[in-house]
Amino acid sequence: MPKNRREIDSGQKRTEIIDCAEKLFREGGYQATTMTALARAVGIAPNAIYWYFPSKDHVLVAVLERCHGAMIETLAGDDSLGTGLHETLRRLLARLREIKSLVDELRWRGSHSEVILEFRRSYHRRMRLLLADALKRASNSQKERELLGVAIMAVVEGALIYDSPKFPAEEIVEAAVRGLIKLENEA
Amino acid sequence: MPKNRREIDSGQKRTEIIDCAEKLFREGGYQATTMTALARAVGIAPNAIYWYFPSKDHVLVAVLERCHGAMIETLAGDDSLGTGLHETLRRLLARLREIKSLVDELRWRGSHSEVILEFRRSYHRRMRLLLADALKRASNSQKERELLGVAIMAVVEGALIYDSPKFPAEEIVEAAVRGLIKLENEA
DNA sequence: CCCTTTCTTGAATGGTGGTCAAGAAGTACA
DNA sequence: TGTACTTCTTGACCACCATTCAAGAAAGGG
Repeated sequence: MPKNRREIDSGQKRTEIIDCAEKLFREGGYQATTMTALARAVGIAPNAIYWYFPSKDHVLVAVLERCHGAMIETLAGDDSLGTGLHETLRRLLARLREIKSLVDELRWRGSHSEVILEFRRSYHRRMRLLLADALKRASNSQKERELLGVAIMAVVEGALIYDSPKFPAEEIVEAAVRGLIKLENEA
Repeated sequence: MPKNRREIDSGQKRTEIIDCAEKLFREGGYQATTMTALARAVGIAPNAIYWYFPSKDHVLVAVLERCHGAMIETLAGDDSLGTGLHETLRRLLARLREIKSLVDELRWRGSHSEVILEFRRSYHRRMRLLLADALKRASNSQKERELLGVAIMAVVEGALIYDSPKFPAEEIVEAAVRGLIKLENEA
């Protein structure tokens, strides 16, 4: 029984599909990118994708997994306590804005597909961990600190929705989070 | 030239379609509700809907227009200065939660359809007006007050995304907005 | 040489939002 | 009363989508 047709070919093509999908998803969005277009970009037949991924949603999850993975790793790499929460959030926003269309899809598609919902949950978990680190000293009770974390994530997500030249997401988050932290410190 | 087949029939059927659409959209979401299903619920042929609405998006806008219209009216009816910003936001959240799936669709679909985008803009405008009322005395400069308004709306939108039994949107908004206001008062 | 596993494909399926031209049903005017 | 014009309604149809299926090609092990 042969291990593989060409040893690494499988993983390589998978990666290639994810590469193309990320590019197309970013440019035109998830919904607007058809499997046919994706296949054409990769250079294979439309149905060939289904050998590598069970569904279009799974392709999206693979793309998001890579994007978010890299993002979280980068953020965690910076010593967030040293640079401060605001700087961390600023970087997070810049990163998220880059993949805004993917974030939109994730948000919306989560209420329709189980795979995506699953990913979103894990994404939230990882983000909470990341924030917990930056908030270690910012609060007293466990419950309060958790609420603070969720609130910050909500602010980030909302700010991205209302992001505009006049009111950039950074300013919105800055204002809201400053208020939140101040409140915590005084309590 | 006859004014109408049966005088009011046209508007009546239009309303009937909106009624059914609202019900179906709420139950199963926008995307999951097919035009065929909507037509069946109303009791007409699928394509008959296209005589009343140019597209499915327009049906959604009609539904949203009514929901949001009623919502904003109710909120504006209460003397928001008397009851206070927090109470207003609390009511706003309760209302929005009811039509959560529609809000989701609005958010996502806005980046795909011009009609929806248009509605979303007008919705934001109206909300800003509503908030401006409640914030009249909360801030000094025009620019600051506007940022405050956008931030509050962002918090509301984000809180709705992260709404859960453990961390209800009300608590998230409460925390974030309290911080925001405090910051403004001190500046 | 065959056999199994790994890929790849052309053709087809069911379902979608949306279109079109023809018909039914009222109303106005002759 | 008849007929023309507008308002609605419909069945048949289209292009497109994600997805499936069965059959074929490529490559290595025996």
